[in-house]
Amino acid sequence: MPPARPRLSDVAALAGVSQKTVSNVINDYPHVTERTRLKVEAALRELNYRVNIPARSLASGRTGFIALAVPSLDNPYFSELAVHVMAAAAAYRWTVLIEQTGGSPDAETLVVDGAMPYLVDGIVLHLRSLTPADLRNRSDSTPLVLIGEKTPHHIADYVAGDSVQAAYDLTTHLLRTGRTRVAVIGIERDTRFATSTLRFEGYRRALADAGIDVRDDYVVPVERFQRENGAIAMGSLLALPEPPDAVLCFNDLLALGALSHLNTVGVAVPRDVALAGFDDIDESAYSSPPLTTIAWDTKAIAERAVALLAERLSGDSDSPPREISVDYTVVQRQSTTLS
Amino acid sequence: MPPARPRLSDVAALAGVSQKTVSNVINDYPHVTERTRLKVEAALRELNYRVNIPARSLASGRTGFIALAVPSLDNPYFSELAVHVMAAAAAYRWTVLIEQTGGSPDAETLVVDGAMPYLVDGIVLHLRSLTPADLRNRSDSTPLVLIGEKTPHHIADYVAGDSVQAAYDLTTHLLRTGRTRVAVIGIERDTRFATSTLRFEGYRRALADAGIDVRDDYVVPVERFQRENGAIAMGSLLALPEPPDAVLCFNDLLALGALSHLNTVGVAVPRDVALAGFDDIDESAYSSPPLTTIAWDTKAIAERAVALLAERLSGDSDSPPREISVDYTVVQRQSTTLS
DNA sequence: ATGAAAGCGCTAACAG
DNA sequence: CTGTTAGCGCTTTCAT
Repeated sequence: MPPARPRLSDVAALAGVSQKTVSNVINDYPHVTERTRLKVEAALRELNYRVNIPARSLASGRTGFIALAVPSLDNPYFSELAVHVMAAAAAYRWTVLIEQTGGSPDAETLVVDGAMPYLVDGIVLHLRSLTPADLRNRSDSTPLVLIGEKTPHHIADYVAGDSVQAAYDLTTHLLRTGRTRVAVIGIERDTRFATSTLRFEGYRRALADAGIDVRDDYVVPVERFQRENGAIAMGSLLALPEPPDAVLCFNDLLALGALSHLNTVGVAVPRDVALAGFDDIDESAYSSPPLTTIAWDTKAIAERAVALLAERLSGDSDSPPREISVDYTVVQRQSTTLS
Repeated sequence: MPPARPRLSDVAALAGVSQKTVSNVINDYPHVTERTRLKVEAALRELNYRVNIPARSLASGRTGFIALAVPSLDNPYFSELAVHVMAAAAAYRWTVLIEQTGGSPDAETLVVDGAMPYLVDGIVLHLRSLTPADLRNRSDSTPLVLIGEKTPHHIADYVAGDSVQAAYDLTTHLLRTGRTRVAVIGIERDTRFATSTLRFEGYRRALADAGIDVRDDYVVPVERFQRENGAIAMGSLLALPEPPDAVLCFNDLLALGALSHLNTVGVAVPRDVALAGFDDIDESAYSSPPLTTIAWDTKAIAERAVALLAERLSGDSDSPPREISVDYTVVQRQSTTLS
């Protein structure tokens, strides 16, 4: 039988003070005598005391947890994002609980309604399928910050980059390198998925500004945003009577899958086909050739999102939703230019 | 002011029963009349009741959380592992808290001593630097399951594959393809790091069995197990008077970095240099060429580890440490064989 | 099969 | 600056 976990009262007894005083010391309450503090700290150390977090949560109404809900943690973009969120949260002494939604409306609804099997002080949600309309009258008042895409009607705080503009820039980059037959991989059938809709819009506009029509056979839908879907989609593009000379993929995993397929069948990148993606995951700098992509300022997204949560938690729950836009850069690598 | 979160007593009042009865329904206590249960469930739904987890934890002594501590979440192997652990934990209705240790002894010590800023029912720790000796007399009795590497003296439950044998098999595979100058990337200066020590041992034995001496200039140390370290190490191997014709990297990220470097400088893989890694991360099937690697049964590791925790939590805290060995396969891809 | 009462370990509000 | 009291919302005995 292991020794029971020491309680505040044990520490208080040992230090010869009241429980409240020990609590004051632990919580850095300013008005404690140096002498008392040292005494208490000695007792704390001697007993190897650790606060009982559930008890503190119950008493204080704060849990010290925030939830980070992303479509899937094994997507490198999201695991890299998670690392940034954890770092940002640490500055506020928050612990991050990672939740996977699969991007499904049902799972995302559970998150915004606070129906997860734990209590959190705030939620950072990378939205995929829920629309602004779905977010009206949510049945929970936990502060919520959306990340992912700029959503049109603002009913919640969000932090995001401009996918339309980024897709426009990236498509324009492809056109400037002399490409004329630019295809796109990553359309989703369900138009609630903002990512593909917005990126397609940027692509469409860039083509329009260059006087080029969107060709239906150059627009390839995918089921998921994974490498294998990119590889399959690339295969169908190559099978076309007139294959594209450039392909814009809606994320890096799709592009990396497409690249793998091109390398396998011996189509030269970028000579025969140029390739670009979104998100600048670590891997994209090490592919052969390295991938041109959109690098969001993911660290900023994480920090601003957590900071927004902190503001809401420190009383500001009534001011209108805040919308924070973050930067991106077009990272030009050898998949589009033989520099 | 949002409506207050309903409490058990609110539900009890609405349903016209006692608090205890509501609690019974929520916790699937068997002896509840059908009629009563339906009444309570209706009230639960009407009020949109959600248990207050900290309160439950305080009263029951169980938190419903387990910690998963890994070196870094942005390493794909660990994020993929995390997904498996979360899935396995869900079967026990546990929520997984992911902790990053950076592989440092200090951080790992905090984990085994339960000094994380939250309370958990159990811990799954992927050990990197702590030795069995460090694990003796830990100051915490939270059930702990180690994963990562088989450790010699067993003082805690663990689930792991056999790195020595895997490295032996992989090196042997390289030798069988006709390679004679096999280098290795991934040695760490600190011998407490079991991964590199064990994998080197397997490499050494395979060479010895083939009558080949380990060449010091073919053993390249790294600071970290990341792509860039692999690329740099590969550069130094190529600069040798007699470069290797095969390189065993101690994880896939190192191998992928090395591959990137080889592709950049125009050394053909596998013709000029064969390359192999460990872990079989998703990415490794899509590199150019795809990477030969060791595929651990990561799903089994996750499931067995969580199951072990469950056993310990259901009373069995005294039986001797359990050691579970999991399978691996040598996945042969084009980085070593032109099939 | 259901209810009443106690208490988990902490913080908050107030008193001194 | 420190102590006292109450109570957070649930589960656990123990009765009935």
